[in-house]
Amino acid sequence: MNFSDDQTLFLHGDAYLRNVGVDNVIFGYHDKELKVLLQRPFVLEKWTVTGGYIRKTETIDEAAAHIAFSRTGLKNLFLQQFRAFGTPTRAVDKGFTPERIKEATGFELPANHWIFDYFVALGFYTLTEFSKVTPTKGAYDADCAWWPVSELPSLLFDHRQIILAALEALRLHMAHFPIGYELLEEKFTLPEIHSLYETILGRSLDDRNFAKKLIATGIVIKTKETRRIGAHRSPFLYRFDTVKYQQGLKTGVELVF
Amino acid sequence: MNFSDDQTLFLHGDAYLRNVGVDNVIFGYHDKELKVLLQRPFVLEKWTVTGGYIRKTETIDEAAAHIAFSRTGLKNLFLQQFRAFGTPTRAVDKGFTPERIKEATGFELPANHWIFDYFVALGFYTLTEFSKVTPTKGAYDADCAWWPVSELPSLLFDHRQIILAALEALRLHMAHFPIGYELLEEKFTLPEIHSLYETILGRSLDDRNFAKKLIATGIVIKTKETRRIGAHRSPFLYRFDTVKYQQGLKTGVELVF
DNA sequence: TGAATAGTGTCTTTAAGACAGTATATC
DNA sequence: GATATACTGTCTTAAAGACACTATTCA
Repeated sequence: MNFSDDQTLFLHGDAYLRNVGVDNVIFGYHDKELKVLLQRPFVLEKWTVTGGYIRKTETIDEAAAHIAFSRTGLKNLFLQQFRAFGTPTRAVDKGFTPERIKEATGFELPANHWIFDYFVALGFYTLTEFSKVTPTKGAYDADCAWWPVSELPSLLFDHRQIILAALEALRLHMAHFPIGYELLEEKFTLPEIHSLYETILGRSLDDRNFAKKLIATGIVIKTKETRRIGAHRSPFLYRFDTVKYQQGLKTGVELVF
Repeated sequence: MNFSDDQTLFLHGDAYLRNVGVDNVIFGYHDKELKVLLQRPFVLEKWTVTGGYIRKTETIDEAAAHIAFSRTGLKNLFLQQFRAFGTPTRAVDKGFTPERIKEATGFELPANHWIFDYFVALGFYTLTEFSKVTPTKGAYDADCAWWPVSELPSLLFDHRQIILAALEALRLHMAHFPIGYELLEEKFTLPEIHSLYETILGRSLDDRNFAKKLIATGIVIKTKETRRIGAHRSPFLYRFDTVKYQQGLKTGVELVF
């Protein structure tokens, strides 16, 4: 958790839960690249996962959605809780001190202010198409940007582990549930969804077996349209069968590769 | 979370994290029965999952282990985090009021005391052999007892959903990792471990295919001893290969039935 | 020798995985 | 017709699942 929220946290501290917050790993996919949205708060001067506090009036899922919205401007994103992180050293190692907050924001906080306590982070991840997103800094952030998961910058405390745990959870998740609705255009080609799976899984998948299994699930429907891709054969466009896709989100769809 | 902890919470409130606690679903197995350890706090007068607060000096896993120890007297139990629960209505529906606490404990707390806030519950589950356990009431509990998962009593707020979610997570977990070390004696028969799997999964498994797959994993070793079971053929005793078992906990062992 | 439980082998079906040749779009 | 990409079918191998008989213990 960081000062990522646009709320005037210092003035309305009572509006938030103490000792617990949300860290939301926002994954963005576009054109064979998987990225993570990171922010760099003034106070901490290191990159962090997007995070924030939980209002007393909202559920933890609403808090995660709220954080995702404040950084991406998008609503109704795919959100998934994966695990909680909590060790007493998180309080020390995250780098908050009254002095640094004073420097960065001008606020004077007592050393025993709850913001310096050990915080339990509820880890969520979010999926989006990153070309749709203009990363938006919070009031206390020096920067907010997409980073390739394969070349992460130096990260605060345990945030690298949080990202890696989120990626592992996502890879496990996509073996049992459909993904792609948030990551592809409404209509997409087989090579496009094939690349999506390869990129997130980080390995190549046999194209014939991939197409065979995907089509067997029935969650994609072939249209009669094609996409022009230059001096090559035009691939057919597919779309998701929304009924089967929603059902797959509930009951599961095996797509183990 | 409830008043389950033996600590004098009211006197040492500053020692604990606010707005976040642990709910630990303690599963007990014995002789083809799967049970859950529940407690009934004086204040709430309904059955609840075992739960407690997190000390500022301990990790969330340590807090869960600590809760399990205080109710079962056992250490080094298998502990698994599965998800967090957090909605503002948890505060209201869990049934804490200053009046009821006064009645039950004699302590007078202001209505705005943090204990009445919305709490995020970190859900864990624990596995143990219930014949080894003497359920131990906390200082604020009227009762603490094993309940069959198939006949749960009336439970506080969302605690039934928490138990069902824990069971679902356990069933998913056992398809990918070995279980049984905490639930069986050091040496056990094939029919015993077979019943264990059937009981937790809640359905019957073909005995021939079960034995075939289990032995193929190499995590069990057949001994030359047998168990006398009366007027029937004596089954052979098996034990876990501790090296392979530990390795299976890390890398996974497919035992999908 | 009858009753109850332990223990194991085979066959069928299905899924996974490896693999290569044809089709189409454009220049 | 050269090139780049789309698209699909078959064969092999492995795993899953259905199924039934023999072995042992003891009353």
